Formats: sequence, C-alpha cells, structure tokens
Amino acid sequence: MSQHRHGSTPGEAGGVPAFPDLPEATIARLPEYLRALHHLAETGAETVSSEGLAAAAGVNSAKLRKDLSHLGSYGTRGVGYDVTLLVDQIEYILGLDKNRAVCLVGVGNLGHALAGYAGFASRGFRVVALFDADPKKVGERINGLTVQHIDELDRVAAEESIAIGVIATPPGTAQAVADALVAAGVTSILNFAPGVLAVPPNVDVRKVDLAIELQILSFHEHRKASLTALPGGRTAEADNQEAVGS
Amino acid sequence: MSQHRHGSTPGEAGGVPAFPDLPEATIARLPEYLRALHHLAETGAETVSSEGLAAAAGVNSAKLRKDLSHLGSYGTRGVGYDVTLLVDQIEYILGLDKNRAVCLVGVGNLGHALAGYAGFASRGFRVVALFDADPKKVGERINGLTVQHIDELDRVAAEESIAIGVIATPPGTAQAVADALVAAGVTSILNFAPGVLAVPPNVDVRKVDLAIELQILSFHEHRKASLTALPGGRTAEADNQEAVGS
DNA sequence: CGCGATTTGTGCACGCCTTCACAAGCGCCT
DNA sequence: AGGCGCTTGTGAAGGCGTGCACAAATCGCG
Repeated sequence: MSQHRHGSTPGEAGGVPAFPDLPEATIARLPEYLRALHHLAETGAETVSSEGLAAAAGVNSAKLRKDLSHLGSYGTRGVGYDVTLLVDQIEYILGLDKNRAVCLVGVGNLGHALAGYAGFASRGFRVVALFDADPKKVGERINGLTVQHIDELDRVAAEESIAIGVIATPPGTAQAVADALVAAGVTSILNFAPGVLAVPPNVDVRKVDLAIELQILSFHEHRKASLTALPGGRTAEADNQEAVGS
Repeated sequence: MSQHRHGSTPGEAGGVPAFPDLPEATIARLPEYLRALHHLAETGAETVSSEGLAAAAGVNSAKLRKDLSHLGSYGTRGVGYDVTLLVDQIEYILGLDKNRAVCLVGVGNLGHALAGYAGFASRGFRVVALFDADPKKVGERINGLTVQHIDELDRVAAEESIAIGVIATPPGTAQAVADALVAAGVTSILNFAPGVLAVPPNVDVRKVDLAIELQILSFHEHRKASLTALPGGRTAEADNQEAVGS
C-alpha cells in the first residue's frame, strides 16, 4: 500500500541468493510475529506450533506457515518452530540486529511524544537526534536528548550514520524536511504529517496519518448505522462470525 | 489488512441500496482523496481532472477513477470532477458530516499528544473525553478537557454517545480497556498499543504500531544495503523507475 | 522397529485489486 | 451544426494474496 516500489532483483547472476524476495504483505506481518514470539519467549515457551503463533499474532495459521516458509524452513514437522531460532531469523531479516539509528524532526505535540516513546528503544531502534526549525525549541532536553536546529541535520546524520528519519512537523513543512533528510543521506522516512511526499525512487516512505485511521473507522460506523436502520437488517450483531484468537 | 470482517449485506430485500458496497482498498484511499480535495479547494480550484487529483493524492489516475466510480458518477467527461461536490460526497460516505465524538483512554506519553492533536478536530472529530486508570492523572487538564477515571467511561460514553475509542495505554492493559470500551457501547477502536485485541465481531479495530512501521523500514534498509554490497548490484539507485507524483 | 499422532510445507484454486486501453460523453470553437 | 480534443467510466487481463487441503516429515511410544 501507499508509495512503494521494489522488487525485480536485477543482476542476480549466480551464487548467493542475496535476499529472499519476500512479498510485501509478508514483510508487513513479520514484525507482528516477532512481537508475539518475544512474548512467548518471556513465558518460557521453547517451541510454538503455527497454530499457536498464528493465534498470538492474530492471523490465519496457513498464512503464517506460508509467510515463514518464504524465509526458509525453520520449523520441525510434528513439533513446531523453535522460538529463539525464529526470533533471531526474523530479526536478521528485518535488519534489527543493527540497532538502527533514527532521527526525529519536529518536536511539537506529537514529536515530543514520539521522542519519548519507549516502544522504539525496546524494539531495536535508537532515537539519536531531535531537530526542529523553531529556535525556541532548540536546546530543550527531551528524554536525555537535546533538540538541535534543523540546519545541523547534515552534520549529525553523517556523524551518527542515520538512515531512518521520522517527520512529525506540520503538513506545510513536511516536504521541505523530507528534502533535507534525503539530502542528508536518509533513505527511509516515516511520515506523520498529512500529505504526499515526493522523494527519489531509492528512498522508502511510510505514512501514518492518525486522522485517516479515524476516518476509516467513521466509515464503518456510518455503514453499521445504516445497516441497523435498514428494514431487513436487525441489530447489526449476528452479522458474521470469525474468531479473534488469543 | 489486519483484523477486519465485513461484507455480506445479509437482508437486502429490496428498495434502497442502503450502502454502496465499497472495496476496503477504496475506503482506505478516500480519506487521502478528501485531504487532497480540501487542499485544492483552498487554492480556489473548482474542478479537477482525475489526473490532477490522482497526483495530489499520490495514486494512479486509473485507480482513482475506478474508486470514484464506485460511489457513483460525480464527474463530467471532458471537464473533470466538481471539487466541492466531491468533497461533500466523500464526507457523506465516510460519515464525517456527523462530527463524531471520540474518547481517548490512556493519557501517557503518547495519549497526551493525541489529546492535543490538532489534526483530529480539523478533520471531523471531536475528542470529548479523556480517561486514565492512574489516580494521579485524573483531574489533569489537557487542551480544555479534564482527565477522568476509567470507571466513568460507561456513564460518559452514554451521555456523549461515543462510538469511537482510542487506546493509548501500555500493552498490558490494552485488552482490559478494549473490553471496557466495548461494554460501554463503543463499536470502533483505534489501538496504539502493541498486541492483538480480541473484540466481538461487530466491533471494528484498527491498529497503529509505531515500532512496526520502523521495522518495515528497517527491512528495506537491510535489503537496500545487501543489494549495494552485491557483486552485480551497483549503487542501489538505477534500480527501478517510477514517478512519485506532485 | 514400526505405527500413529502431530505439524510443517506447499500445490492449487479462488477472489480481490490494480492497470491498461478504449469507447462513450461532454464542451468549445469555428 | 459539426467536428475536435479532452476526460470520464469501464470491460478485460494480469498479478498478488489468501485459504484450503493434503502429502511429507518428525517424534514418541509400545
């Protein structure tokens, strides 16, 4: 979904298969599997069946098996998957063994919260720099980091070899920030500002728009409401069954 | 994607077509079109071509036309789409003409920011109540709202007829909060806590996991890095062309 | 050592979504 | 009025993803 292009694996003469050509849909689920696996590891489980892991991750077991099969055979028939082995494997695939450096631009309402978000550090990322264009914000200390002026981005990005940037600015300045990030060598951007970013083809952008999520929910509310008001439609429950796992 | 089930439109005896049975993929894009349209309206445009709107929304023009065709014929051949008409139509479909009431549970790091997020109010949502289980947080005023204890949820939800709830608590308490929301009559949940929520089939859940977004980007970083290090792979650019719009 | 229970890995079919390509429709200009 | 250029709406094809159902593989037990 959204702005992404990849694939092809051009050269691929012969030798190392370089990188398993995983489907995007699978990649998007791997982090969820990983989280579930970590949870299982904490409870002391050594192996999991596809059924068990699928339930913990909220997906179909067949889908999970197919996903895992794409990264090789790390399960044992009749037994299940070795939890720690699978954790290591997924973390390797996702490149989380590098403890990647991330910078955040825009220390406003949302940016402030993201800078202090514990979930980043605990899942393989270090927020190593905060930037803002507002001189009044520069110098402020958040969670052990000092906010620097956006003009420092180039220098800091090089020093800390930052490859991932997070944009949490108002919509109007998002594109300019994205350009600055790209110029500083950042090749992956997580964008919280509404709107479409134009970036070179080698840069990946993922967008999180909080209002859009609510609007999608609003649609379903609207839909559900119109169903209950319908002559044939009863109370909207008794609609459609499906287990939800765990 | 993720935990959703709908469709079927059971009764549907005869009469009003009730609700256009839009594909999920289309619904997910409508908010983006809407944002682009609002932007265009501000610049004074009265009509847009599918090409123009598609560029502003970052999608293929054919896809945009097909999406819009699902909600009826609101374009004029040879001219384009009437901006204000299309805005009204999409807002109606998304149910945004109701100015929906939203409550937020968990006024921690992230919740605090969400409570003050301007993007909600400006796009059809009113945050009408904040809840937290921590007595120390109760009574705190954020953005004109007073944090209430989670035990008040039932009463307040009924008074304000809240149908959408946002969970911004730590992972451990998310399920309990979800249960409380459902018990209070909430039928749509936006969940920021990592993990899978179990809810009745008539309740819609959308999940936003910030760490997962970064992990997906991390994968692409890993992939790009392994390509550049490859014998045949040059500098990772010159890979695959595709315009990025706007 | 063999058998049954269990669980993975996958071939296959189906459905959804995307994309192309073009006919139908509309307005404008002459 | 007629023709021309532009744009929508959509039929059809192709690709991707999902889920079923089952063969292959492994373990444990008698």
